[in-house]
Amino acid sequence: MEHESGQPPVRNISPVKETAGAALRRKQQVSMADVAKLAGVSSQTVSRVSNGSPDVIESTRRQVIAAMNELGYRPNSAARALKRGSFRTIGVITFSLSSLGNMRTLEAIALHAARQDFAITLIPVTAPTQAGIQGAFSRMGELAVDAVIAIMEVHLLDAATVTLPPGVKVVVVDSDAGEEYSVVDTDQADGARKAVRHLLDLGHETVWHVAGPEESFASERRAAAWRTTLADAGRAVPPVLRGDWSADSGYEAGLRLADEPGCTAVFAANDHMALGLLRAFREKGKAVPEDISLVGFDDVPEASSYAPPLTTVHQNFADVGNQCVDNVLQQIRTNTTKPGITLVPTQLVVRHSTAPPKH
Amino acid sequence: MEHESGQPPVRNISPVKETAGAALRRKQQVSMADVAKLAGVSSQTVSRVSNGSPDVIESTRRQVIAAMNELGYRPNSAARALKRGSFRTIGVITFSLSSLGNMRTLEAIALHAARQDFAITLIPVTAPTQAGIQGAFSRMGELAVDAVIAIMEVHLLDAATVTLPPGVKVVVVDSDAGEEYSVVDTDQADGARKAVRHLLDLGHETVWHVAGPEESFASERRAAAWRTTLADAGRAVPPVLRGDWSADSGYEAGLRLADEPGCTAVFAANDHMALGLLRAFREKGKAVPEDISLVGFDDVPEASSYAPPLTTVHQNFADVGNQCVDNVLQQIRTNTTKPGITLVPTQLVVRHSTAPPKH
DNA sequence: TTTGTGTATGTTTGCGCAAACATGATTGGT
DNA sequence: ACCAATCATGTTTGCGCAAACATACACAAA
Repeated sequence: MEHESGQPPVRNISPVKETAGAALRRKQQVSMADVAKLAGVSSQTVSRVSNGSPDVIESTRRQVIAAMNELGYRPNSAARALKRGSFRTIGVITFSLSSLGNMRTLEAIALHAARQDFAITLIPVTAPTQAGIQGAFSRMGELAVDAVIAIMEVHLLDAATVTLPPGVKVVVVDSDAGEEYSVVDTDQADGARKAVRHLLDLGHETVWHVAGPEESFASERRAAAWRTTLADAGRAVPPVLRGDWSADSGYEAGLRLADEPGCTAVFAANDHMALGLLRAFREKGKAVPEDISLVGFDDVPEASSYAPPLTTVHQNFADVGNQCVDNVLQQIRTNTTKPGITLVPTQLVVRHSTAPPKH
Repeated sequence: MEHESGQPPVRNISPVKETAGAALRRKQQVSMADVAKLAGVSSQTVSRVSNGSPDVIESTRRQVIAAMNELGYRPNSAARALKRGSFRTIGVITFSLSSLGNMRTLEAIALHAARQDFAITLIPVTAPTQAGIQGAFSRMGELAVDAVIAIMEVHLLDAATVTLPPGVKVVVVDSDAGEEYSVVDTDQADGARKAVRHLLDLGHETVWHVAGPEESFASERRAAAWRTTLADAGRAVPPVLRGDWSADSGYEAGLRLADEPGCTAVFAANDHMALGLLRAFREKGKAVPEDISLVGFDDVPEASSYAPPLTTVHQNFADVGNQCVDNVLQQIRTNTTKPGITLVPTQLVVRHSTAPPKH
């Protein structure tokens, strides 16, 4: 857009600014009344059109819609919410978005909620403390969300201390609070079982495990399933190594594992740690899968490009998110709570990091 | 729900609806009036306490707070927003959360906004079309957010077609709309320049480039900077290979590059593609960095565990997010728009994927 | 004492919307 | 032709909060 000199550049930016100035307070400057006046009807009729009431004759409806378009009318959701008591909003409380799984889940939640015309309000919990979570829930209460989905890996959701406004529904991802809340989660145990069985079926005598942090339910469930799968097969259960999900922690575990003489198969609790293990094995001169087989968990998009491409357990984060939304929406609709756990299945994806043991 | 006879049938049609409706409506059951009654003051005084007005005597304040606690009072943000015209909410429009950078940026935005007591409303754009973005902005208008941050890599933000309610401020991440909007972005050009200069300084004759998709501004900026850096140094500019950010696309590019005789140095537009390149080179028997040096972009946490650990350009997503929030909040406070581009610097992180050429 | 000044609190009002109720117009049946 | 039933539309009201204004009371200065 060219400008001759003499035009104050600010005009360029927003000639609307004066109006906008006054509009800061009531940014929604066009109200139903304005539309009503222009259309020559009552504001209630505008409301009816706005809500798709069938009791409006076609000609009137068209007039109103024309007036709406002309004025650029947008219903004010604050007023709407005040009147109806519902924001059509789901609050999502999450601790650390940086984990891939949480992000994916969040994305699915946002997408699925949008499909049902619900918005997402995001409240991050800075510190995984009771106080932090408490505060988040408290904020949610103020925000008058209709429901809350908590995405947390930590044990911190203590029912006794969480007080939501009555009528607000909760779904929790990854927790063992199934007795009191709706819980949706990946079927961690089955995924871990598949990973271990795969290695056992390949002929490995036993399987070592690099677990995630103890505070994580996901980690604990995977570790427990690994243990019982080995036990059920009558195999020895080696000591657990523990990482913090990061590739670096996997690397450290790998350094130790590489020196473990009998170790021919490892199940890492996630792909990133598996990547670290791969690096450690490489540096220690252990070939994967020839010397050591390795299975990860998550199936990150890059797993197929690892060296070698990683056999791993695929998690369906999109499904988890969708289930959360469906669950919470159903609770809203029926005004019931629905404790219980919904498990989303996993798939074992076999690539090139696993093979039968050499000897 | 059972009904004895005698109930008019209309009650029957939606017994659930009534309860659900009622519950939603009174979800925020405790109002200022209730607190006021219990505390023996007027509701206005409750409002004053609630907003921290200094004009309330200490004893009164304590009474009111006691009453609030007893009743579990939470201010109703719908009413508050209706009255004040502000939700203390920032809308974030994002296309595809699955990219690491977007996620990180979003996380920083959410965290930083929370610090200033703003909530985040998330609207995902399903399809990167004008209509999709239009719809998202339109929804934002209805949601009466105070400002919007658009996180998009695509050229789709066409000023002409985006109409926000006046008074709503916009900040855009990764776009060239700096003339009309506030734009905050990583300093892509400088980052790319650093990557190329690093390789040139190592003694490489020229640097090949695996770019991201054409629709991405980030990709185009990195490619342009790569080109001019080479040109400025008087080097030949090899043809660009193009991927789609994924490791798989990097792999394909790597397969071709490995057969390119004079290719001793490659700059990949992101780390995931670099990972794919690494795999391709490995399969083709090209050693990194002995035969080919490789630099990525992003510095994903796993980059240090790649084989070999990847030299890459670190992006400061947290800073980008923080700048976005600061920017938008300032616009809200001063009620001005503030076109212009804010660039967040990058850092070159040298690991083991680069070395002087063998010649 | 009176008057003034400030300070703590109460009262009124309206934000924009939609439920509830009221009205007026149009039908159809007899 | 009349009344009733239906339908389209208008009017009133209040959601919960906080700005604006009103009041009442305390204390200082005259």
